[in-house]
Amino acid sequence: MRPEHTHVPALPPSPHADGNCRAVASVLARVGDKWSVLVIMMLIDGPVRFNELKRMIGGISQRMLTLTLRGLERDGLVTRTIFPTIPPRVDYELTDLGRGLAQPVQALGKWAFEHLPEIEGARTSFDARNGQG
Amino acid sequence: MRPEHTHVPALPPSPHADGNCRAVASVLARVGDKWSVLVIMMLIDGPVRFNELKRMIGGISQRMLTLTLRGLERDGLVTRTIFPTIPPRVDYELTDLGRGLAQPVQALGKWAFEHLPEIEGARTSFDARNGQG
DNA sequence: CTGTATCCGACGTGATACTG
DNA sequence: CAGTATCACGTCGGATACAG
Repeated sequence: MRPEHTHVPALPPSPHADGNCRAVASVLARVGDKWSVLVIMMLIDGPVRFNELKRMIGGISQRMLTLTLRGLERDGLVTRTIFPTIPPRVDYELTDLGRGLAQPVQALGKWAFEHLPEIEGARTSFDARNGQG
Repeated sequence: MRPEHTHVPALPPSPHADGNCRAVASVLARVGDKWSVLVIMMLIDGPVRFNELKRMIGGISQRMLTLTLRGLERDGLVTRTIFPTIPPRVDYELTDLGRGLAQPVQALGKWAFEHLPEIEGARTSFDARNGQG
């Protein structure tokens, strides 16, 4: 038995980046979510319906779209507006917070787009080097 | 050789891009990687050794650090310099590409940090609403 | 010190079927 | 049309042991 191992209460006493780092990481995780960014991008132009969104993204399952939208809504990035009509209609729209997030995300996306050749080249080169031995 | 492949058959006339979206998504995925961003941040000041990195991050396993660094190296974001000494020493350093990426990432991190209260507030509010009813 | 290989649990993801 | 519930699968991630 290792009593010392079972009890892990202490977190590293980092001076600056301790709790904040974690919290920021959670936001970064949202951005890194396979679908979140796509959804945000699709909502930039204005409110979009559920299936419309699903159609625009293409390749996302109903489940994942629902979960993604839930997460986004939870973080206060999108709003969900229900129209109690028949058939039911639900609009998703970016909040101010969401639009604010979209900006740095777009900057990142722009960077990614511009440097795609370099990255893909680096990958090819690396794979070749690795593959050859 | 496949001449067909070199010619990029049909790109959609969409202004949002379609095939590019995928590629960009892969870069976003890197950013969303739990550890990649942290590693990049740690390397901004200059080259860092393996265990030093592991220590700075704190909470990352040896395996994950290795894999993360591999991925970063593959994408041409960091370089790996081996000093054939005893004991062996390996320095990891950001490339120009990596430093370039660090910029928008930092912008995103800054945004995240500044809007943490709002996001956490939204989460609490959402959870309360969801929990109660 | 710097990695690699292996086992194993946790979680994300998708397909399907069902409800309002 | 919008959303939930369930199951099955693959990958991610950590702990450990081992190697150069």
